[in-house]
Amino acid sequence: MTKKISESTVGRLSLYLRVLVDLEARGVATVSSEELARRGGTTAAQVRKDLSFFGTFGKRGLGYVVGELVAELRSILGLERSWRVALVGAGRIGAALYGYQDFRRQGFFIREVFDSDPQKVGQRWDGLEVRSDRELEDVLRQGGIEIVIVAVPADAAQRVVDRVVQAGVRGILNFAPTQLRVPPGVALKNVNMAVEMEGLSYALSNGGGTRRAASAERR
Amino acid sequence: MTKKISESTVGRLSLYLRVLVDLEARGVATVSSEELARRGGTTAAQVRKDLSFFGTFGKRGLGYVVGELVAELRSILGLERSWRVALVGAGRIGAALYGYQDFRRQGFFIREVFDSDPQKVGQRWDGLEVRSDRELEDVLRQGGIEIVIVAVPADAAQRVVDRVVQAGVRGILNFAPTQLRVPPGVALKNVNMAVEMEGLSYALSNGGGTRRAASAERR
DNA sequence: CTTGATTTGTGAACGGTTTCACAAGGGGCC
DNA sequence: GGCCCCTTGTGAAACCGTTCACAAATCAAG
Repeated sequence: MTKKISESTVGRLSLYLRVLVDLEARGVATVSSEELARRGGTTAAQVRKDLSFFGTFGKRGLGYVVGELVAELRSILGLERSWRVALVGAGRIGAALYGYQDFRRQGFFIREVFDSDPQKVGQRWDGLEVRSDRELEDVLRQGGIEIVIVAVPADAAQRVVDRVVQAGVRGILNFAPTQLRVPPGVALKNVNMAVEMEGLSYALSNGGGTRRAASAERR
Repeated sequence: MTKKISESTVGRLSLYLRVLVDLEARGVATVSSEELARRGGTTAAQVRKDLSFFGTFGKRGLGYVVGELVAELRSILGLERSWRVALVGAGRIGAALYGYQDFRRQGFFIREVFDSDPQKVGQRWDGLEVRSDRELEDVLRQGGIEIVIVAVPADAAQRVVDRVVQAGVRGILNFAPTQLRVPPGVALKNVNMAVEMEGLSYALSNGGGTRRAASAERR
């Protein structure tokens, strides 16, 4: 079953899912790979290939039944259940993520928030108390936290990750602009806004106006 | 000069730059591709190949002179100058980005903030007035804005992008969880936290514990 | 039931990126 | 100055992801 699916394929599945949920809400019954590709920013062949890794969900001559495919993708991505998430770092980025509705909507619930700043510890965020990072390991374990979002400064990030991994967490979403090391078996994703911004700077400085489209996407 | 450099290469250059700046601050004089790779989360061969696209910056037998390479990378990435940036969407994410020091540090200055909510329009953020989105095109043009950060809800994002492109902006960093269309010649980068999160969900649900490391990286 | 119009699923071709491996160059020491 | 060690720069090979192209399947209409 585990054939070795590329990260880009998985990323696109998320994108397709978003499009499909939207279509579903608008009462659309079926989509072709063509249409799904257009809305998802890719090609029809790519859509079909991506899906083909997981099964055969379409109906030839018709396309995909929206509701069915939504269910399939949810299942593939592990979104049928909810996930227990903790946020480490209660700064501006942490606060923004805490309020980010899209996480909740897909079943990611932030159950704990940590910070090392005594000023922040004890604050209440929608009734959830910001805890001291000293309690980190204990609370992660007791709370059965499965995913941790790291939103601390770059120079503190590796320490946080080490402790979090130590506490048994195996999924980490990192917002600190630094490259982290995790042991095998731990999934790590980086969101590095500075890198993206510099990619824009590069595109505008170089190829910017010349020749082909410098239009990039995804990340 | 414009050979067609892959986005992954450019992304890694940003990462190298970060590592190098850090080394520089610590007074390190030279680095080998080996060391740079380790800290940047890649391989020595990759580092050398990436750099080789742009010139030959190393000294055989020695490595790279940190200060020199920093300067080269800054130049390649277009970071020797500063960039005029506007933020559209003054919600939680917008606020977090506005305060994000790393942007400023690399020369990205947020000069304008827009929102469509009358409650927000007129607010002052560090002395900068939040403007109505009705003024969008005019202010972007008059302010010579080169890059726009889109931090509005998904269903408003495409409209914002269309207007912003219309106003001559050619670099867009999108935080809305939706796939946007831009004409050729406009650089677009997406930061989609929900997609990353779902990637974690996938990794944990499937390969999670079995077999090889499910440890992913970069984005 | 047959025909025609669609649209999927997929092996094969292609293209691009990463890894490998090694010759070439540079620094430092004796 | 000569020798040795180290590390780069880079063609070639390996690998991986994307695109192509078409046979197979389904639906609708007559």
